[in-house]
Amino acid sequence: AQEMITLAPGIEFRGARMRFERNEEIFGEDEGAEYVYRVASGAVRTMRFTADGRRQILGFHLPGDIVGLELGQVHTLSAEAVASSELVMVRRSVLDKAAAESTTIARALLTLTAKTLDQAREHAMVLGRKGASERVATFLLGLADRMPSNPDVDLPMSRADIGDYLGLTIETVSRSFSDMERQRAIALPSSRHVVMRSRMALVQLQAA
Amino acid sequence: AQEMITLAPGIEFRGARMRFERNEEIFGEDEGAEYVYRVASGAVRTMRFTADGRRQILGFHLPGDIVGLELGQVHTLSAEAVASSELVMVRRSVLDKAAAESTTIARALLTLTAKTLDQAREHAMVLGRKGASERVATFLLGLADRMPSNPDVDLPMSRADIGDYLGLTIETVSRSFSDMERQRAIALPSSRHVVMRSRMALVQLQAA
DNA sequence: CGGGCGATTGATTGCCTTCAAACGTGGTGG
DNA sequence: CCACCACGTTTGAAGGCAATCAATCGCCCG
Repeated sequence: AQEMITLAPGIEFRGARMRFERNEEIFGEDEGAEYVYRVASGAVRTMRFTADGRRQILGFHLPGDIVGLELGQVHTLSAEAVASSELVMVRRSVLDKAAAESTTIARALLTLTAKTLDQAREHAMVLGRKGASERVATFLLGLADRMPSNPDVDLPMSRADIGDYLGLTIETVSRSFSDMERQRAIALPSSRHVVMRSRMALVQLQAA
Repeated sequence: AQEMITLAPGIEFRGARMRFERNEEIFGEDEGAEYVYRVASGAVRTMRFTADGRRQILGFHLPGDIVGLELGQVHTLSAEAVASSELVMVRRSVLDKAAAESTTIARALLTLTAKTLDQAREHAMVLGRKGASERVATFLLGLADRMPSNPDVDLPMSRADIGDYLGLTIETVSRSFSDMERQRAIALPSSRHVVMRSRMALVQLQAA
């Protein structure tokens, strides 16, 4: 099925829709970067590994987000489906050609990259300077802002994913959630369903 | 004095040379991003702060590096001179105009931003998944690769700077240095002067 | 020579990890 | 349809690594 992939308001490309199952690899580090993807449904994680196999998740990507945009010929990170997801893919060559011919499109690519850079810096900030519950609170607030269903947040990812994103263990993430529930900042009807009870409390936790 | 600022091989702009003393602010977060800078001599740190004042250094910038390149109208981080430094500054407007008229220049800006993004991701990896001595070893190796004087490295920055870059305290950084010296991976003739005795040992430390 | 700041080293604390066990839930096969 | 199994999550107990607190050292500058 042909679908549209939106790079920026008004800038669209035709692409093929493709389905990826839970934990299926979308592309790997050092693979050729032949396609660029847009998340249509589900959620995607991007990540890198240390030499000895430890995983660092660099970002979660929700519907509307662009994944796999690279400058070089190979991917500098890998991507997997967090849950069953549908992605729309466009050939790199198509994008490159369009960018070479249109200043507007080139500009959109730059804007996208710069936005991603800003996120990566904020992530570094969290990893370098915040304690466990601060990290989790920041994570929840960030996710909620990108979700339509605020203040109800459905987590597409496991505690392990969250841990690998925040530089924490599963257990510490779980404990932080429990603490936040005890403090009435959130409610946890189920482990994947968070209700933001007091955004203020979370904002406070985030900074503390 | 008029000087050249090189964005990429063959892409140069004329700019004014300016001197900044140790710890002097070059620009601040949320300030208007009127200029882009190239480090001519010395060293620069870029950083962000948490709401309660904790500092995270996002990068160190050595001669040849570009600092303060932004897409929006304001800086998203602040920059200070680590040591007395000379910077060449070019007006944003000049760069923007050139980029709008030349695909090559626009492409160079994108390349630069993408390279910075890659570094930020690697940084996140270090902060999220590595222990103290691994972080310090990674830092040293990274710095040495960017220094001309390999295997002798002159650190322009204090232990506090290194700590705020690596998400560690001064004491932990100091202890890591001492450990590495005890293991004969480095020598420390003075606190700011590191001699890489065994690059292999450092590479091992970095991954362990 | 004295002062001050940065670095080192030591002792102790505390937070997060690790190890371990139990719980819950969703999915599958009987 | 229900029982069971597997996996993800939660919770508890113990250990370890880096932070904190504190004192000394060394060096650059005045």
